[in-house]
Amino acid sequence: MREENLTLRGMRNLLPDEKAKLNRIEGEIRRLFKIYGFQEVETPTIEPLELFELKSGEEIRHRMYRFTDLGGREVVLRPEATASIVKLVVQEMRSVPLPIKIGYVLNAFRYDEPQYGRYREFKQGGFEIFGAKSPLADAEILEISSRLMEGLGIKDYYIKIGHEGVLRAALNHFSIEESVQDRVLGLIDKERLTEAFEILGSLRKGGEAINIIRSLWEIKSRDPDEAFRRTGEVLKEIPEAVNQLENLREIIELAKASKVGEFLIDMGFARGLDYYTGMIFEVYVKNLKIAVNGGGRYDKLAGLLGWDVPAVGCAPGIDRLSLAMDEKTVPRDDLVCMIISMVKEGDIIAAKLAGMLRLTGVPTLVDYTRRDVSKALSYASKRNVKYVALIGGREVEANTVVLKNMGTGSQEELEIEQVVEKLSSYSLQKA
RNA sequence: GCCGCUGUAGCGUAACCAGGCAGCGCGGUGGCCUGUGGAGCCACUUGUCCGAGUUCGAAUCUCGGCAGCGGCCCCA
Repeated sequence: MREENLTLRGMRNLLPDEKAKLNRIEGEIRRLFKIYGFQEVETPTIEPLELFELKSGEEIRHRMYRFTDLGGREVVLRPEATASIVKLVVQEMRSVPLPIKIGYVLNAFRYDEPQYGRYREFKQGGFEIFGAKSPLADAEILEISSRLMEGLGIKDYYIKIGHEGVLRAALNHFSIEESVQDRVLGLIDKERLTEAFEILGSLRKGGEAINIIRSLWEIKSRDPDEAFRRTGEVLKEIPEAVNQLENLREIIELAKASKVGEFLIDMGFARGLDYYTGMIFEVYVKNLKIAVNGGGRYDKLAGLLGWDVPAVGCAPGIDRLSLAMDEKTVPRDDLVCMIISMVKEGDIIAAKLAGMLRLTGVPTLVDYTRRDVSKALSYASKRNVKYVALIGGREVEANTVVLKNMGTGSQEELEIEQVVEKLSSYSLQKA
């Protein structure tokens, strides 16, 4: 019988090199949790359908892995993490002092067509701040996003940033109701302006709205001052929109103060998730056309779940960061010692030495095969082992081992305590 | 959902355009060589994604399916 492809479309087996690279990225994310005071949590992979029907956005909603479980419940594999995290905070953390800073590293699932940087199961990290309205919190999320890129050695990135509040304030000004706003912003996000304008055109004050939105959409600039000046011009008749714009200006000013990298201000930028209310952004790597991180402010989402608390956050895509990293692989953890027992009588010494080395924290392999010494050495060499301990008839007699340095080829005969002493400097420190 | 490219042993590849014995590398197994030749040598191992068509003859050309990769759309 021949096995067919037993891996599902869009799913991946992660081999040692790729997995090591992903671990490196997760490690960097967790390091930032500590530095910025985020506490890591985990939520269920499977969630009730309602949780994501609230405010996920049409695009994501119809790409969910969705099924009825054996108890008759309508469930989904989480298509993203934010809704779950908000639920966790709302349901379990009401007595924790604000602001609450939550971090996570989770997988998520979307039934998209697989392509470059897109898989049906993917991993994202996340940083979410609850209970802070200040632009300082928005700026901190940008700062973290920037530090993450630098921490991974990715220099050529920029942050595309816009403000959902500005767009919504403008639409509110023309009394356009929220569900229509969601649809229109969704279309603008997809650059389908004509369709968005058709919808607006059919409304009472639609014509004026179209002019404003079109003007905003045209403002895309790497120079924040220029972008804000032009936007201020466009919005001067709409005080609430001017307030929202001021919020974005402050956020960028604060972010600049903490050395956040290059911005691309895009006033026509909207995101596919309906829950955003303020600043929104995506991080791009030049010459890689896909976003590696995205986020923004969502002050109303928690309220829908029963606790009206403002929030801002971001979700870096771990698989995509891996694609963006210059280093193709990260160095493997080197093994320090391999013990080769050439005769049965040597096995007891091998077991004893291996036990002592491992208790000391020295990464150690035992050769189980009793193959030719030369073949065992070949294996040790390919596995990047630093030292080989050989035990043959003579060593059994003398109660010693021969320790060979694989780098230099030199070797010496030692008692096992001396081997442990010599290799103890390679001990992995306890976590 | 639509479009393009690709599919050869466990893995990586050659032969495909221009139809004619499917070859190589790595790996695995067994063996030879006094216990370090990090080797070498010998033997074995295993394959044209699935299905139809054209042809004396198909890995090769045609059609369909499936899958992988990538593009559109959207996102992480």
